Amino acid sequence: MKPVGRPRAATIVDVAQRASVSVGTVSRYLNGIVIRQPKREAIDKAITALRYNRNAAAKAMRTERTNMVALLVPGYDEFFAEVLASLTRSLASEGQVLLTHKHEGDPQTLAMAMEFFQNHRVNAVVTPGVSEVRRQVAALVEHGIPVVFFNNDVPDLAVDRVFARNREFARQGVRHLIDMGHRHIAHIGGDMREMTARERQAGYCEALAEAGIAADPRYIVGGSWNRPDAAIGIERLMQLEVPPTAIFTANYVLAFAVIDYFRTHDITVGRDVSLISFDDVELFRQMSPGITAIAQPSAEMGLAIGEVVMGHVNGAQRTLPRTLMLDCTIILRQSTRPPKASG
Amino acid sequence: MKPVGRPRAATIVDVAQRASVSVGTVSRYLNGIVIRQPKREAIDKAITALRYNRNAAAKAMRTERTNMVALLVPGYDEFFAEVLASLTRSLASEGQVLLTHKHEGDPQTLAMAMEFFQNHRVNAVVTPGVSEVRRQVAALVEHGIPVVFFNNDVPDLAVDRVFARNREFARQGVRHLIDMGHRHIAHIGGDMREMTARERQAGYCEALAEAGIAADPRYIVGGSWNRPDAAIGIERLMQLEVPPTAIFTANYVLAFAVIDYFRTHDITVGRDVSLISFDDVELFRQMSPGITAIAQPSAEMGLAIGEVVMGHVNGAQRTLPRTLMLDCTIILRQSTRPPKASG
DNA sequence: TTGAAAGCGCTAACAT
DNA sequence: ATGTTAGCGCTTTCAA
Repeated sequence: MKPVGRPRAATIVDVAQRASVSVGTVSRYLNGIVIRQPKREAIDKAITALRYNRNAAAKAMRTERTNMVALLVPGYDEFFAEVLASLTRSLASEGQVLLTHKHEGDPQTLAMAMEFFQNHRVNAVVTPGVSEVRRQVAALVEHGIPVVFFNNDVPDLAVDRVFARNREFARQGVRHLIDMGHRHIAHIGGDMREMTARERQAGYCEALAEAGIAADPRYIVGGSWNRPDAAIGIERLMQLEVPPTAIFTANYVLAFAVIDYFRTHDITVGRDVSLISFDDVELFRQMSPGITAIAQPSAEMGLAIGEVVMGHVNGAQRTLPRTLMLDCTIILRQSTRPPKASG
Repeated sequence: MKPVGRPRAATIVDVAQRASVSVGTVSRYLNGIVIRQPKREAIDKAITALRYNRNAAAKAMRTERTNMVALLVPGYDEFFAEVLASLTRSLASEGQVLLTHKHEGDPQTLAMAMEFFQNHRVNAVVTPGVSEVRRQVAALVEHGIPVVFFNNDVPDLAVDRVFARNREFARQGVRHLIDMGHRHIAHIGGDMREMTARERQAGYCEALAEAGIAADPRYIVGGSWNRPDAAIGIERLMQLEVPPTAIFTANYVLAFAVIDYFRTHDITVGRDVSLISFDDVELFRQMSPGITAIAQPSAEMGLAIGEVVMGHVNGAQRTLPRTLMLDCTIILRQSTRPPKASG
């Protein structure tokens, strides 16, 4: 007795036989090449009758191209989720499917995913540039798979790049505080191994310099994207002889550490101490007072990445790496106000 | 002059030639079958020299199996992100890569992704059961691709299921309010087309019934997962002659509508009106008072899904569909307290 | 243990 | 417009 099991999936040959045409004709039909009416219909019928389902692996093997784009992210925070959303849409309209892989910063998982995507010959790999991926990215580039960095950079790689103007808008944000009369402005920075953290801090310094305010090293704390570190930072800031009247945090997580500290120390954001943060998240809108934020152009970023990717997919030519810089938006809320006393 | 362009990627044949062995031997090496020392080393060298990168499409075509698992989600809210994280880890340890696709509830995108994954012969498709996917899921099952529903169900499909005990823990949550002395307990429900919404409401009703409290239909509002609808609901509730002293919301979005209403109407959560919500999110922890929540077992859910999937991948036998029910955890915070006056 | 060779399902010449 | 056919890169018999 022969084992029955799952019947083998119908192939293009089965369809051709059933429709009494050649496999070539079926293939053409599948690829949208015009087929005369009678055969067209016969093929159509055969496909539904056999529940034919085209084998992507076979197609990919022949054509040497897939319609997959890979996205690697450490996690799904609000910013990544938004970029992801607009990128998904943008690619879908071009017939590309975005495959997302979350690696949680684990080099092991990351390496595995990278190899996987390389093996699968995806059309492009999109990822924040972090040093952990350096080697694999180089391998991808060497194999001719375009890579797009966004949000964060690792220099000296032949990849496309899409970033927010971190420095410029950090500068503008701090300038806003200065314009309100603040002179004692502190910065809680992120992980200085990352470009975003460095650029945002640089913007802070530039703004102070422009206004002729001497940068006080004690006013710069932090150095990681972790909340506990920021908590230590804000504590230290507020215990200075002259505590700052305004604070600029390099991202939303750090801002929460500040908010938390203020809540437990009966300090009212905005009234007592001003706060502006990079990133704009739902919570900043929810809170009262609302938190003034430097919103990243997440949707535009997704769109821009999509365009860069499609440029590679369509373009026969190997173009030079491009770098796109996008503008942020400063959203004024009630957490930034003129300082209470003095000037 | 021949166009140079990107050199064709090295294949197994190239490796075999370079190592002076047969392709079969290289293939065996690649698949971890023991090769005698001299050849083993030669192959190893050839691979690195040629930067050989195995072609996944060709492999998949021959073996008729991939090491991909697909996850379809409407979006990356905290709950999905957590499930996703633990599922990714669980699968990675088994050599499977999780491919995530976000469809934002758009049936078009969803259908496209489903077809894509079917074409690519993924080992399994994991998705919340929603009616929009009915047809495609049926197609997958018919083609022998295992499907795992989680979080939400669509009945009458031969798929595996992993859910939280929504009804049971909704009941316990409401019971907690009753035990504190509340008698006027309202429910803001979700989209009743979804099982989660129905079950959570059923749990609410059961708890009242158990305590001999007559269910007042005016105390049940909502009917969608959208915040604006919930805002209308809470408004209506609080304008009743006898407004509720406690509220149970079917998820965190609805809870925020309540919190917002309270804030703008000078009602203090916990002191004036109690609040318990399904789902536990970062914000509930952040707020003061903290919001009492019924936390879903997101990590366990990811693990459980992983096991179910691997059962299919490894198991030669076609097993009967399984349904796993997981326990939630009720996390008491300051938003639930005994009612102010009366009993 | 290894080599030789037959395909997996599909596309893209090349004919007609 | 359609049929015929040669592979794409790989795994896996079958022999040796």
